[in-house]
Amino acid sequence: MSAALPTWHTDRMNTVRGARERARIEVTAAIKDEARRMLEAEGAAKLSLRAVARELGMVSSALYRYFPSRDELLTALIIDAYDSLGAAAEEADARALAAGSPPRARWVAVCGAVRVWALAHPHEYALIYGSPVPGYSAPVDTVGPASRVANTFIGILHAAHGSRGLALPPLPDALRPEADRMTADFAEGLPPEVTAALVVAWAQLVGLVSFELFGQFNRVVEDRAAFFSYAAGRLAHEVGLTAV
Amino acid sequence: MSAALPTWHTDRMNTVRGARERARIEVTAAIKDEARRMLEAEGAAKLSLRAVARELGMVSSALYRYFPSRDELLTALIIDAYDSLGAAAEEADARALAAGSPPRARWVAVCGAVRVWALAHPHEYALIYGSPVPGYSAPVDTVGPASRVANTFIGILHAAHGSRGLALPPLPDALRPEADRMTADFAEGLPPEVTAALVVAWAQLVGLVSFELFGQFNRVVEDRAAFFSYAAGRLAHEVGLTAV
DNA sequence: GCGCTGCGAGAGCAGTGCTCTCGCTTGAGG
DNA sequence: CCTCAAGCGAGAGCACTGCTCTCGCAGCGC
Repeated sequence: MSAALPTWHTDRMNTVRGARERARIEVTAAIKDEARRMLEAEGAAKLSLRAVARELGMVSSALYRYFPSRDELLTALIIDAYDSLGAAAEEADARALAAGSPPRARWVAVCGAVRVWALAHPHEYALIYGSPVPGYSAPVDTVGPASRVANTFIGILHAAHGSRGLALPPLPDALRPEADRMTADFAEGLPPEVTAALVVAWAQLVGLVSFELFGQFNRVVEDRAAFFSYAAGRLAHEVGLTAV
Repeated sequence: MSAALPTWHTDRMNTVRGARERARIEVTAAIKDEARRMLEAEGAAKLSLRAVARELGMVSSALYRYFPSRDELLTALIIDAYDSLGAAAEEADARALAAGSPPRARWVAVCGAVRVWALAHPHEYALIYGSPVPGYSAPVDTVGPASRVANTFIGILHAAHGSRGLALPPLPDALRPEADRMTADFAEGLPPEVTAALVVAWAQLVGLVSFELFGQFNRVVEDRAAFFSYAAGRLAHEVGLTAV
């Protein structure tokens, strides 16, 4: 997925050298595609290597030439899911930006995009924000794609901070050093109270989406769209994006 | 678990009639206890009926006399987990109340209790607030225990509302009917804007705890306790519990 | 005391992740 | 051009799972 499309007649670096390697990346992609189809149909628990192999007309052991274990396959799907969600968030922000929306509207738009993506891909969402299914796998490879949504929010807050500032109450003393460190680590240039509020809001947003998706709102919230857009507005307020 | 402890020499209703039924509830409890042990040790994915039976010295098929399927066993564990979490929340609130804490401090105490319980029982927490592991099971039986925490929060807000009122911005028109319905359904007497804010806050709280528990804060938040207490304070503010 | 009912044991089925070995094919180096 | 190692798919097999069915044994109500 992240590999470049085959560009013939380029220099020898980064290009597919032989038919063999080309077949390998094609089969790898086919396995991932079939696995994703089954994931979306039945959920991660019912995703079976043997079923994937069967559907692809190969025997199960052959599949281990491409993914050393079921968990590795799931990890690949997790990374793709992070990327897909991140792309959806970035596109929503780009559309809002192109429409001339102020930061607060961009924030709400991205929140809505996260929710819409989650509703459209419930099992992939569950894979990345539900309970970690494999034994706590996927530490380093996922961190890049995983932060795309957060980075989108950071960009919005940066723009808002530059244009007219963000009004937030001061941090409690106990959180000052932590907020300063977080700011230096991944939100350079933002006021530390904004950084802290952003991390809180990001976790809270996922909580809202998870509740809706995992059935916790059954018999509680009926008009989920209205409820979510209200919640997204309050979230915006919480990170300092005051109404219009 | 919800059955009464054996009270001998009572009237015939609600008491264990013969040694047979007594053995049945004992074995049922033993199965649940062993299953919970394995759940806490390895997680729901690795909980195996055969392993439970093996540990109990019985053969796997015998276990089906007590639980018709693995999912039913998990459902029983889910209900117990809801109850355990609910009890922890209620106890924390009772302690704060006994110490004369104002509503805001009670709110923060209950939030902290939820987090502490989750950190102490990560797999049980994942079972109830992670991705739904069985095929969307457990609809009606769980609703009672599941609402204990929420009811604790409602009680706190009720007290605050009675004593000095809760200041919240007005609801958007789109959410008025929904908020009125929610209030009538499970938060009678609360202002509708408080009800709506409460549901939002409850989902957000779970989002915060889930992020910490499921590793989403790795490489992001270091001082989790300080961060959470800051977030709980903001949550309190969001439901109208102003500082002190 | 008879007979019904609940219970545990055992065998068995279909399925799983994963390993290992065996040939075939491919493609690079001599 | 030919050889030979490496990559690959097929097949068998292991240990395990959830679940079903049958068969006897035991307890209990009549």
